[in-house]
Amino acid sequence: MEKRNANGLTEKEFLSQYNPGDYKRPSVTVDILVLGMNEKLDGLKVLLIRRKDHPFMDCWALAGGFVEYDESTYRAAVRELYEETGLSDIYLEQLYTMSQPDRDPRMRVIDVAYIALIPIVEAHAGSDASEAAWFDVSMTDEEMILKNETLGVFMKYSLEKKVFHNGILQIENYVPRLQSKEALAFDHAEIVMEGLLRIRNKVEYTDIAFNLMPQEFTLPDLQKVYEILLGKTLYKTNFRDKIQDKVVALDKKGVSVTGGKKSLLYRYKNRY
Amino acid sequence: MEKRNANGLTEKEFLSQYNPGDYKRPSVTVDILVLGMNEKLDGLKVLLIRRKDHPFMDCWALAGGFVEYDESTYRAAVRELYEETGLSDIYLEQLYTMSQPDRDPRMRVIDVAYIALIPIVEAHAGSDASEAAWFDVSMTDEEMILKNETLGVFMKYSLEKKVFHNGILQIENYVPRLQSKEALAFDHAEIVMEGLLRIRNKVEYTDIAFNLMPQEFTLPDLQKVYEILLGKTLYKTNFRDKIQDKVVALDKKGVSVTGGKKSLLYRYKNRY
DNA sequence: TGACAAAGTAGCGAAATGCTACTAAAATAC
DNA sequence: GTATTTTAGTAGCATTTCGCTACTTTGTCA
Repeated sequence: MEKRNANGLTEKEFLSQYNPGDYKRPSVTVDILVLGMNEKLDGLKVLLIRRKDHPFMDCWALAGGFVEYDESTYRAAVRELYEETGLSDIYLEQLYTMSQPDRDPRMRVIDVAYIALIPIVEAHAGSDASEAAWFDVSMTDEEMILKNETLGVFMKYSLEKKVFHNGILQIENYVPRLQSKEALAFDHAEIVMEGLLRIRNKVEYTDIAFNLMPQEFTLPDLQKVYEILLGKTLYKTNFRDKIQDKVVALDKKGVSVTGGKKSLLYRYKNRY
Repeated sequence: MEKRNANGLTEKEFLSQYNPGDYKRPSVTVDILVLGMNEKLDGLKVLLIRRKDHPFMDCWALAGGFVEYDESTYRAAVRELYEETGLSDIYLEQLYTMSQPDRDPRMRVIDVAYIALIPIVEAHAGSDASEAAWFDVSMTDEEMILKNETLGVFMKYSLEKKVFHNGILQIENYVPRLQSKEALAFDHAEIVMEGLLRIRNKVEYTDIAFNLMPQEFTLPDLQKVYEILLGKTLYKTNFRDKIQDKVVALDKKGVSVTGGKKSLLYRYKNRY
């Protein structure tokens, strides 16, 4: 009583005869936007890899690579992240799939972008590899800047507001437009921009920010991280009220950096 | 003064010699989750297409198809939506990329899922094609149900809460598990679930809900749509206060359906 | 020990939200 | 016609959240 299709085939027969065809298929890659707080907790950093070959030779790019035929894009992202930066067991979430046909001059490539967050304490992992480096990244409504003062690299994009029509609504979108001599490879500036918008948005309704904190942290430090991600200052009292059911106090205190009372250490409740 | 790579090639030389290789590439498809409100404005509907061949023959599936070699996935989604349902010029946004290697028994397929919203007034477009039909869809914390009483089709998934570790955080995710005899094709139940979560979330901080409304609408109707998307009742006064700067009143009134005062018609401010 | 710096708490006005109750206008019943 | 029912729309107040200032506490440094 098996179902037969219009050609009279059962599913088993259909699958055994199925020919995928030899038309041209896109290649599939993953890229990972790795973000962490800087040492002073007053800004975000992004991990970039220097390209050693054409195209975009010598340009800085996100970590990434090709997806194997039998692995999910998530698995590929985990693998590439480890291979290129040594990082593992960090927060990783799918961000956006880039598919402009001309995004890679070599061939048609579909790129699934991921976003990774890394705790402050590990913020220097992977940075000793000569081809990887951490860049300060900041974004306002008008521009996005990536820089590494040690390397003397400065990249600047203005964010052009574009109003387009998607269905019946006017949608405002931002498109990064290069303003500096140096540039990110491919469409990676768009990915960085989208990633920063995503994380800024998710801070408001998830606990994603804790992925940027070490195991034990102080509330003033946590507040700084929230302030950077949200792009505005918060009030101590209100912040502590809102956060208190997400954290548990430890009975130790942190260190005083520039003199002043030592703050209590906390850890995230839903850490595993 | 052109840059040369390790093999002494300029970019132009490199690209002209570049061989993409003949290793196996995944196929790339798009699927579109088309959502609209039902007539009574007390629930969402999803547009499904009946599959006419293996695999998942006779199962209901999202609209979708293969991405051409030289089109973006967005373009492919627009094209497939029009080809399969006749719908065009509606809200369309990228949702998630599905990439489990075994998601299609025929071959490796990477699927970029999109979500489309359609105004009430057009809610029956495409439904006359015999292989397409609108299904009532509802989702609670525990289950997701899709049904079409005219066709006598009933699909039910329990939403199993899964706690997994992504980096340092415990993340709670829901996975749909089939409870009924009939089922959606492929991993489309996951896409529907993700889409409903996405839209529920976006209602809170965007004007996405207006894509589900006709040009002219009443505030009580708009409130019903918000209530369905958010899954909770709202207070008239507060709702009107919050919405009033997004809409402009027209000087006509709508029709009274079951007796009672006629309500004023409005339209969305940022409509084009 | 005193000056300074940061941690942490108290408290209050303003704004947003939860909630009840009313009046106004339309359809329906008689 | 008038009464009844139904929905639209407004008033108003209690509760909670948020914006903001000021204070006390505890540490470092000179």
